[in-house]
Amino acid sequence: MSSSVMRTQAHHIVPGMDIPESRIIQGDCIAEMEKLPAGSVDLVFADPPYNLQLQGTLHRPDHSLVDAVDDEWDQFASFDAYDNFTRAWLLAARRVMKPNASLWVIGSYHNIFRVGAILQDLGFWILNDVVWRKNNPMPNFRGRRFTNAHETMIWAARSAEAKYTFNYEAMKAGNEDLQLRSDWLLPICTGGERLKGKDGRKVHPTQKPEALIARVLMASSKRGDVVLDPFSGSGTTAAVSKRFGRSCVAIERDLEYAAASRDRLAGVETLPDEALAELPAKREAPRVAFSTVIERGLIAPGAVLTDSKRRVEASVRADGTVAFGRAIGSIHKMGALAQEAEACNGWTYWHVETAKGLAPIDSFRAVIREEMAGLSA
Amino acid sequence: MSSSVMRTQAHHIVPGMDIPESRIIQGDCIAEMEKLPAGSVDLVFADPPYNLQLQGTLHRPDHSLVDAVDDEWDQFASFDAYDNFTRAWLLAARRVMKPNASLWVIGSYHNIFRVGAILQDLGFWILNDVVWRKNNPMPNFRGRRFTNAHETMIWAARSAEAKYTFNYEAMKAGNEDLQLRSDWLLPICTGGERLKGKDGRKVHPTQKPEALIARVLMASSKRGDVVLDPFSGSGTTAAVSKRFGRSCVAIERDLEYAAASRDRLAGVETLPDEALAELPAKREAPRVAFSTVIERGLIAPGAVLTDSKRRVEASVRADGTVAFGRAIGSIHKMGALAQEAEACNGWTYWHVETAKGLAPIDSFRAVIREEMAGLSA
DNA sequence: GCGGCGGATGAATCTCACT
DNA sequence: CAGTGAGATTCATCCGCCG
Repeated sequence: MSSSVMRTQAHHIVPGMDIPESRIIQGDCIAEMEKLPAGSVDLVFADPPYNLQLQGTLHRPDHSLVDAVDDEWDQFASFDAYDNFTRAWLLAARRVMKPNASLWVIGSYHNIFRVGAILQDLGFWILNDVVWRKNNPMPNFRGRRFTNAHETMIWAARSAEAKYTFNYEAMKAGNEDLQLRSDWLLPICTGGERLKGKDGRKVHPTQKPEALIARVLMASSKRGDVVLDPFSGSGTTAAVSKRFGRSCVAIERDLEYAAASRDRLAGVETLPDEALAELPAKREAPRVAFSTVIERGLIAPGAVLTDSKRRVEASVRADGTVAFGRAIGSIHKMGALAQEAEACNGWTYWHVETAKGLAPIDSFRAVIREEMAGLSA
Repeated sequence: MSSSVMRTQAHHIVPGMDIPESRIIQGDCIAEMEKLPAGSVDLVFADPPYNLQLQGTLHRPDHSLVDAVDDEWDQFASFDAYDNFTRAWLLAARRVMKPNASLWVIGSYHNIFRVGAILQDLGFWILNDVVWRKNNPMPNFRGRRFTNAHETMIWAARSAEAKYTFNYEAMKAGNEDLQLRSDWLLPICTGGERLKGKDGRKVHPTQKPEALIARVLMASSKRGDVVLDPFSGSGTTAAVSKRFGRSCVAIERDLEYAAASRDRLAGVETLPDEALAELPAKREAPRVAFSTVIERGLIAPGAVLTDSKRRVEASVRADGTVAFGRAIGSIHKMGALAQEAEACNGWTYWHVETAKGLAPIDSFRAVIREEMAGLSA
């Protein structure tokens, strides 16, 4: 028997033995949860309908149609109807949770505030809100808002008194403390991981990435724990639970989704002990906006920019743009204009006068990069 | 008068003139907002009390202390009291907002879900939830949760129909020519920016960084706009508003905070005009008819138009229409027809051959726009 | 085999002035 | 106030094809 098995705590199930098979239940989540025994679940992960309230169609600038989430299951008559639905499933989930269980819910600004308020009303105790930052979100095609680049997860214990599971040491080890923050950077689910039907089209419109669920399970559950997912969808929670030695009860109303998840689950192997700890955190070179240099006071609005030979001048504006003659635009666009070039790296082209002489504005970016180092994971 | 001034829309205030002095009002925010004229505010930034459960000092709108009985703490009643308080100040703020005004609220998981749900119930229309990621958050000492490394801001229009202000192009130009995302990385307020009392201790426990407010104002307000802050605290919103040529009405209940913010505000200088002039959005640029381009001789009648790949051809007619095969119509309609698309921007779709190669007809429009700008200067 | 290029796509509350 | 039409609008990533 390996040493890692010896480290397993006494109340936990011995690896490879006695962990109940993960299963997909096809049916309405509230009715099915009511059939489960009270106090039988260690962790809940829920990805409920977001109630997006979309109207009309949206096209990309290249005229292609955005394949929106307009499914029947995401339609609610009113906020009130959505609230009633939310209260009902949260109450049903609460009943089957063990006293020390905790619950995760993921959502967007369309629904997450309602979910969070109702959670609190029902006596759940919020432990964190965790932000999933997408490094490849869909852009805002019409330029009317900020790119919706994140979703919010609420992590809550069944009550304020719950002795919930948080694998602090395990999470900290090997990850340089980075993943302990409440903001997580992860890509959306694409490529080979995305379930496709025989027609080659995505099976489910909102399949979550396995890495996201994996981090949730590794942080807030133990091996052999029973995980409940009331809105199983494409079965990601069940698949990740099985891979990481948890036992999942996944409920899904849609016949097609349920069938696809059973196929998916059958293809998943539980990982060997040694592999369970690693959760690679992707790093990237932090991008710095010129407006940040101004916001941080490193260059003042109104400051004069010049090229390295002091041949041309431009002036810095409060919003992070630059004025060159009558033209206004980014440091790059204005640098290109000043040189009558197609393109230009404004960071190295533009300089400011300092006590030590002319300095490229890139030197100020370096200051901010230094501070940002390590935060991108 | 500079061309940038001419581009400023009529309802905007002439730079350097007529921007009402920013002011700090000492008093209860609901009572003071009720004294302000309805529909008089362009933007609201609100940083309401966060965590009432821990502080235990919840006041009703009438200043009475909410009864927090030690041995029989009623959690539900406390949420209810906070909700009533939230509804009251949001309603008062909504009354003083112009129809096209928008509102920002910042909070943490303790209160933001309740605020967001009530916002929606009152008819506000959420535009984004924006995450302020702190690069230097307070660590979680007990190791029982993820480090709370962010706060959440909700940006909402007064109604779904509001034509809110969003300086999309300026924001994009200041951000490496990329759309600004919903997650912002900024340091917390420390060092010289942090207001200190005579005893050297911080004046206010939750002073927000000026960079955060600056980005909010630059993204969602115009010069001369009236900004309202019902929970002014250390006066950051007022200070940043004044610096960036906005007029702030700041309300603060606490005498000491109000006094400190007045001192702070007196030391703030408004930035010079050239740093504040707005980047005109393309949608606000003067309209140019295609027939004008022909009349001015920039493109001759009978000239051949083609797309950027030279796949299709059309011909220019003297009246400003375009012939594509047997069809005749506007540059936009014929561009759509050529692509079999629903719609098309003919200015960027159609090109003509020039000595320097293929040029979009938009470049000829730019010539005329440039002349028009010069004429008004 | 590899690199470049074109096409596809992801939980989306996504226009606005003028008649 | 509803209808109409000009015209403005995308980032990261993956996959497949072609040279």
